[in-house]
Amino acid sequence: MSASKNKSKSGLAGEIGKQNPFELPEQEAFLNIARTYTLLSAQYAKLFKKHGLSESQFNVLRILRGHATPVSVYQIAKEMISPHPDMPRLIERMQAVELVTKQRCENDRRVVWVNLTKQGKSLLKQLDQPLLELHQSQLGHMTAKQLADLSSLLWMARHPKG
Amino acid sequence: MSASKNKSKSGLAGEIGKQNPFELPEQEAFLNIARTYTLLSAQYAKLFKKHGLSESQFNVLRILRGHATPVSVYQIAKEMISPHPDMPRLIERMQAVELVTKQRCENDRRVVWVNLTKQGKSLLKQLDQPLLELHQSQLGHMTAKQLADLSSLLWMARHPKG
DNA sequence: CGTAAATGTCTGTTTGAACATATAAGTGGT
DNA sequence: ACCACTTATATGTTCAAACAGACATTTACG
Repeated sequence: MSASKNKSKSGLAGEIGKQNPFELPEQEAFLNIARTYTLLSAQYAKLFKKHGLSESQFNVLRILRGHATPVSVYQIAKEMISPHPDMPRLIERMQAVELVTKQRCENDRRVVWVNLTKQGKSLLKQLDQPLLELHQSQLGHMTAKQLADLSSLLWMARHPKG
Repeated sequence: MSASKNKSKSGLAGEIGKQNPFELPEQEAFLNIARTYTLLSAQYAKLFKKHGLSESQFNVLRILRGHATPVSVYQIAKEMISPHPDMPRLIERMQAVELVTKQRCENDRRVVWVNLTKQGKSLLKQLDQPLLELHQSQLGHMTAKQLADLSSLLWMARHPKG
């Protein structure tokens, strides 16, 4: 869809059929974030789903690989890009399909360590290339400076204090 | 959370506990979009919830107000910022709490027109001020140019063809 | 006209999200 | 040692998301 072809309304306003102009640039920016996230993440979800994963589940696998050592359920929850409200059962489902294993910590029996299984690692490996390609197909048309600016502005957006 | 205080890892990588640097600037940009959306939208969800609405439901109300005339279920679905896979039941729930009414189109009996009720309009009105304040509290620290750049880069991000 | 395709909405079913609350284990103060 | 307090995971329950498919209606075409 192109902005100029949409009922003569420009930009996002036309894209989502908004009749009135935006009241605030803050609102426009937020809706742009929401819209962009929605469109891009849908493609990831589709890719993950082909491999039987949800976005959250992939995120867990990614976190586990990043650590090499086992990670507690609690720590995984903290590192999620989008917080998941029910980590125990998410991990449980992943254990049921043998992507991860769980084991109680002996020193602190409240803690449950989560480990990647061989299948988990192999699934991640299978996803590496398609993910790279998807990243590039989605945003590869932007220059390095544009991507850097975008990341920097988004960082700024969620860190009011500086 | 501040970047510099997070285990000496910089930026988003530290924020989500990512151990290794990003493979691609495209990946970093996407994760920034996801992270920012997650944080900002959670606050909207919270506000909406205080008034018994989900984000999708608010979106429906917003769309209806934007049109003044009744809007078909199909048209609403098309204008959602984030597509909802089950519009009929979403509308149904909103009808049950009397935020909207439905009526069959006489000319084309496949179509169902959705209307805002008085309660729907009044709820929207109640939300206007808090929403404005939330927009500003979230992104009000950014300059007009930064917001414009951000919106423009996000537009570019989801429109590869130009 | 009659039949096939497209359109717009609805329904059935399964699963996960969401939230509140519980349990259980560790911590620190007295 | 006891108490309240925090931390980490688990559980119960409710409701919405997701998907597939059905249904009714309109349109297109021969």
